[in-house]
Amino acid sequence: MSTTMKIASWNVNSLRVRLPQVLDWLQRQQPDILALQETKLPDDQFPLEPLQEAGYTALFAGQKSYNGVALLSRSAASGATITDLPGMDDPQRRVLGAAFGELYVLNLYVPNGQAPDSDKFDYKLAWLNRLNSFLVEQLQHYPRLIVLGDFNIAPEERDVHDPKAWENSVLFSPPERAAFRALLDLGLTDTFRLFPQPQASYSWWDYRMNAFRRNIGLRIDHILASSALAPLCRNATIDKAPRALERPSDHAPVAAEFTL
DNA sequence: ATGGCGGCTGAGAGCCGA
Repeated sequence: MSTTMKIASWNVNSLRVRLPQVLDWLQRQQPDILALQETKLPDDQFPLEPLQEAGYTALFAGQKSYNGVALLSRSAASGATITDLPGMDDPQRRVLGAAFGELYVLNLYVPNGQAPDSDKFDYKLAWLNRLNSFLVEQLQHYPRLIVLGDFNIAPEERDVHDPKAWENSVLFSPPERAAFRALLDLGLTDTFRLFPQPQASYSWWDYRMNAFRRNIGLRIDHILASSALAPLCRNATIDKAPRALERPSDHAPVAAEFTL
């Protein structure tokens, strides 16, 4: 007997501001798991009750003002929760992993990197290197692994509205793209590219310059599946609708369905 | 496209994101 699991990711850019949109999206889309990034809330302010009333439980690793990740799920995680990359003593809350039965879900808010000549860029690459080492181990323990979230990397030219203009910019620079490819080389698959997709599909649009209306965007939010899971993926989508709402996040939710 | 938006804090204007 097989079951379908719908797994989604959304950088909400403040869960305090976006909670009504998240509740509405959960009701409409009925994901089994929704990974959130940039909740920007300390844990004692996490809105657990309204999410529970909507039929979801939650794990969360937050901090004041910046970063913060959460995993909303219909069924509670079965354990093995982590909130840091091993060996990384980092106060920034960017990682939340948990097992859901045979499935392991790792929710990431990868550092932005600011600019290729900045210290933050070095931190981003070091972070991705740590992540890579961790995933080598994690794939051995959990063959059914999902790695999803805001990667802050557009992997390919077709993921960027104007690749020439962006070629050496943060989010699309060669070292970042190489770090992303190195994750795929571990045996992970970008589920979005398993299926035919509309031209110029993006998951983020700048708030400025009417970027969304003009579809000036980047695809930087991803759902990666291990080699055991990728063949079970049935579809992968970006839902642009919430980006068109009043007071939107600058990111759209992304989702993938698996038949397990 | 990069000043141009929108979140945060703390009560101003500045930092940060992507």
